Amino acid sequence: MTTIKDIAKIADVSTTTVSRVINNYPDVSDETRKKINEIIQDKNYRPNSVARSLSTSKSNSIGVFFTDHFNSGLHHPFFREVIYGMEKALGNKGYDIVYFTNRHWGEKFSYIEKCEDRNVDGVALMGVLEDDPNIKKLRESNIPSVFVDVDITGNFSSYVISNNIKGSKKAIQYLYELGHRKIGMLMGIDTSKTSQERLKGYKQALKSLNIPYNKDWVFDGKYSEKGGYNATMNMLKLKSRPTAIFCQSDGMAIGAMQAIEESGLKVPDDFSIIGFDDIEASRYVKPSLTTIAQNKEKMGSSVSELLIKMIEEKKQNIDPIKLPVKLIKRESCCEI
Amino acid sequence: MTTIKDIAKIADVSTTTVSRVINNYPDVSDETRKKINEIIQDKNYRPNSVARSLSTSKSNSIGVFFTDHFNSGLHHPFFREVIYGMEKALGNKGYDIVYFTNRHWGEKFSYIEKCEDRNVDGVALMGVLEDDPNIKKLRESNIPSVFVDVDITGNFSSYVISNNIKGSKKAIQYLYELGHRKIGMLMGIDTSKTSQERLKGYKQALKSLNIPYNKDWVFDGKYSEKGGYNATMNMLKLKSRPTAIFCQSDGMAIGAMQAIEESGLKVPDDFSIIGFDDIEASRYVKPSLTTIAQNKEKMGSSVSELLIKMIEEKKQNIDPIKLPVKLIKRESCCEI
DNA sequence: TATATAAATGTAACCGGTTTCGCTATTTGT
DNA sequence: ACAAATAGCGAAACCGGTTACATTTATATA
Repeated sequence: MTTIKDIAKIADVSTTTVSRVINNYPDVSDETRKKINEIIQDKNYRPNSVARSLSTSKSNSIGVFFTDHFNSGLHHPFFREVIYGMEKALGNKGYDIVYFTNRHWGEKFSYIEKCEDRNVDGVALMGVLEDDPNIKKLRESNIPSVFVDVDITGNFSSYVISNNIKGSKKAIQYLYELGHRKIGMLMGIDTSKTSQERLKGYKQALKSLNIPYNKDWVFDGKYSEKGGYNATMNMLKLKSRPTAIFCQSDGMAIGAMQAIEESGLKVPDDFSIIGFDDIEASRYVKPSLTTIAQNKEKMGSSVSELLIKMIEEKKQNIDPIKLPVKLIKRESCCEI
Repeated sequence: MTTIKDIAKIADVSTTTVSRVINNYPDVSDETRKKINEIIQDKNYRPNSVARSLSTSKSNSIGVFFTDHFNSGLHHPFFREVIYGMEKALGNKGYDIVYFTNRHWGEKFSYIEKCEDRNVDGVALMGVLEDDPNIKKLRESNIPSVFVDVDITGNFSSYVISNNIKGSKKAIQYLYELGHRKIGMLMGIDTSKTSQERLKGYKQALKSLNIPYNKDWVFDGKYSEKGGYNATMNMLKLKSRPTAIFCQSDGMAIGAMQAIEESGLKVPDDFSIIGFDDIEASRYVKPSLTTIAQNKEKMGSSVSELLIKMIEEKKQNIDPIKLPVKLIKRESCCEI
């Protein structure tokens, strides 16, 4: 492996000068610069990033924490796509992604410790719950961090979120336009920010449409397919049932549809179902799922954008990004 | 940040001794060891892994290359699940995953260079084509590498693959048992190992069942949903058509089902469709897809297993792992 | 008791870069 | 023509660990 010393020796200069050339610093004559660059080319030299990282405390890598609180039963289709967006955006900037594997931080390792260990320049967090005590230290630290789907801010902390309130409103509005007046909802995890916002949007929409809020029609679905299934089974036992169900996630919506079908009823004829997220599977289910789409890839690139701003421009306080959502009409809703 | 020097100073010993304690080396008195450990605890000291990596050339991280030749239209559901399996297995061993972001290696960066850059201890490669010239250097190098779905071996190189031949045979056998004698196939990418093996299994199965091989019924589907759709549309134009189609991937199978449905025909009544992989979506399509399941999570853990053996036991030549596949009967095939 | 042996610890080089600071030689200004 | 400024470069410290080798101290052996 060629090192900076080898290059220096061949060029008959000091490592300092080589370093200057590598990093495009001034104070090197054009002649010397050219010579060194040629040798670098010739020897196919690339600076060792570990050594570099040690002396600069920069690593050109972004950590990803990916906590699986929302055990959806699926393979985290949502976050996977967000990460895909990050990959694309970060790749262009020369950052790689360090995927922290341990699923049980908090006990032995805190977020901060993991970050320091790997020397990541910043970190993206998905699926964290706001009340995670571990988060506190992180947001107080100077490690650039961007949260997905939770509005946590702080020192070098910001977030990317979809407009959940508006998303709920669009869903309800759409169902309303189809003639529905009895609209139930499947909650995700009620301690999560997204769930709360979606609930808020749901309530606001009902209000502005002059529909009374009926808490008997709001069920807990835990953001999982199974949870959606169970919740819907319970809903079906009600004497007075809604005609449409707004599910706070596609996973739950899929579970809901299964429950309905198993009960001998039909979607959308007997129940209109609308989801949230637009995960891959929602295109494939039958009937295909009408849903409020989050722009997941864009979320990923936004995360990258915020992180890079904090890192490269050393900005402590960066405005979060709220992304618009979009109603995708498919087959699971119909007029009443 | 506390360093080893801080600890050494407090304990009034040299950094060497502290290092010995950290790494559980002998030659330290119980007394000293205890004292140092207490200080480490107290100060919550953890060795900086970058520094460590620089001096040991070990990083406790595994690189992942994930080339997107098979642009399936989906978000690589297959490899994502394999990676998930890796995560779980590697997490237990203290390794993190470095996800190489740049999608265009080979031009500016070779696999080897990327690995050296990040000092990864080993690397997993998915979706590579055998004839990728870049691979050659990697397999000649001493970087432990494990390929998924391609039988590439070499110095510190091995692979994990599903039993594709048997998979095809199971598929054909099953269709045969259902009464099918006219069985077409959608190829993936014919230069890929998996495709070739699945083709081989297909031919062998036909032979042993005394069914002549008809190359007019073998179409190119490029491993993508779109490709499967197009191929099937072409197949439907044939005067003499098969009654069942074995698709070398679920993505193509889904495309095939769409084509059939759009043509006013029905699955499985008019055509039995069987896929390969068992991706998430195959459970959700209607009719749900009968398929040959690969144990993706197990593939991931097998990859980890091989890598760790090469890394920690310094074994150059490790037998590859061939995993069994399983027929999953769902709704897309029926008796004829 | 002197000596060989083993146990416990330290010194200093090293991994491969970056960076501060200082030195020399050349320009520039007046 | 001389002081001041600047361009170009290098020596050496540093980042935070590991490790080969040397050294001191304790224990065993003759």
